[in-house]
Amino acid sequence: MTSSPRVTQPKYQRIADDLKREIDAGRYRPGDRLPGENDLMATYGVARMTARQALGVLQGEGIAEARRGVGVFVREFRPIRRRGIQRLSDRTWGGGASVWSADIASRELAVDQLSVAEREAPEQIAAVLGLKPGEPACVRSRRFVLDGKPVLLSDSYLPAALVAGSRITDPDTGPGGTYARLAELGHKPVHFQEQIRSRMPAGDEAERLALAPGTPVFLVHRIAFAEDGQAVEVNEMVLDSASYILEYDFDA
Amino acid sequence: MTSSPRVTQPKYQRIADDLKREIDAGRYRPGDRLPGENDLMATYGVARMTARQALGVLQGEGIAEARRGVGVFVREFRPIRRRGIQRLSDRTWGGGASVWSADIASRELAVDQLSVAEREAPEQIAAVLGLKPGEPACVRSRRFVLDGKPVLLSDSYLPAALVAGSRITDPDTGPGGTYARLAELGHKPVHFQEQIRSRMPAGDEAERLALAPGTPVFLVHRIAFAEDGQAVEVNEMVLDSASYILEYDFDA
DNA sequence: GATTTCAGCTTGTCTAGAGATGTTGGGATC
DNA sequence: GATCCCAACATCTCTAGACAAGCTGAAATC
Repeated sequence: MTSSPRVTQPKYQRIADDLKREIDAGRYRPGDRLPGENDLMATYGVARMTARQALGVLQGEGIAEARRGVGVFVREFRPIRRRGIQRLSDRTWGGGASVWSADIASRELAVDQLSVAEREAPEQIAAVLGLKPGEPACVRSRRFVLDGKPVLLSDSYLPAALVAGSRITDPDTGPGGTYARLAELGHKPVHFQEQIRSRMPAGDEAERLALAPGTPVFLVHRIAFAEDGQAVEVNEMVLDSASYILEYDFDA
Repeated sequence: MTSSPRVTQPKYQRIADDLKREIDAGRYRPGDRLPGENDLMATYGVARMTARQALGVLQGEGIAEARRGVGVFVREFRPIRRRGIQRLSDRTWGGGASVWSADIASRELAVDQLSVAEREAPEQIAAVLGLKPGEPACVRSRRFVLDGKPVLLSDSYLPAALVAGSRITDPDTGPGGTYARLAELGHKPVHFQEQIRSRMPAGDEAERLALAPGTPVFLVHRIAFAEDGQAVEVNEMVLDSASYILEYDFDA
């Protein structure tokens, strides 16, 4: 979840991005024919399978559709919701949230804003973490982006005494993320999480997600407990639900 | 939309179906590792890209996820809704509804039950079509399947006098479907359509879709008008909304 | 014992072909 | 004029490689 973006983009991704950009710019309109496999092979000097893969990205996202023997066309109607963010589970906590995408290539949430500080936690959170009055918490605030669009704000509170000197406070928490570091410290976490459908309140968070106040969002409250029952982390998240949905919300 | 199923299935599709079957049967459980590219190459005697394509089908449907350098695994949580049925539009009416799928290979709705008869239409429908009392309508009842699962019932009413002798009454309406035949008869249609979220009423239709009464469904009422304003077709559809969603419902 | 290195495995990207299959439109035929 | 045939072109399937990049665990080193 803290992996840095790939330095070099695959060719097929670059071609797909080019096409998407041109569609967004109105160069190709719904119903228009897109450059086909042969066109892309000639234009970009790539093999057929690579051109195909580029067009496959657009088809997987519902932006384009191919008609055999005819060509590839911009779709008239396309799905608004294209991706789900996989529920945090026991098996995935090592890597945090992972993104399910219709693309063949899997993508990950990337952190694009990070701040780490020690300060007092809000009263309720301090109580959950068993902090004495005035005892500081380590607060990690992160913003996650998917395809350049901010989708998730996360504030993580940990007892400062617990994580002193740990890599947890580094910008890159290392393989396995926060929970793996906690496990190394002898606090292998099991978390409890609840989601609430809500609407974006006005304020700083609305701006950071570039969402108008009132936009539907998910609020996620997560508490991680160590095996001895001690709460070791409180994580509060705000998630844009217009573009992205927590996967298990599909059942609702 | 009336295209017959492929006689020979592509290798990658057969491999993907095999894997899906084994997952459904519990042979591979969520979190389990699936046979990788190399395994499938050896087992089925196919090239790497073919094995990859098979695994890509499962990934595109959200059933499996690949972890680079590790393997391919059955996902813990998967989306319930995997596909959308594209809204019938001016551009697509020639081919009827087409299915958008995350798969690279596009699939189509197939008709698996068909009946054509001349009989009196229900009063409301007869009124819309401008039928005199006792004047018969040509009624085409169809059931559509996607991946073997019935998803859509469609009853189409056309003035019998209008379509007498036309290929419209053939089981296979030919290229372009019903609307192309109407166009040939000089009634190029423009349709109006509304969707209603509802619940499956008990009765024959529930059985034909293998849905328990009360299951959420979409009811679609569609009226096709010729350019002179005369209604030429009334189409009533019931659509399983649990597995499949009309695409423009995404906006809701 | 703790750390580092690395071989071996995995999936990801890409090539340069080949043939199959579906669509379209024009020309030859009736 | 209407129908049939076919060449051209498009996507679809598949092959047999190659190298890149990420992960894991064991061996070597500190």
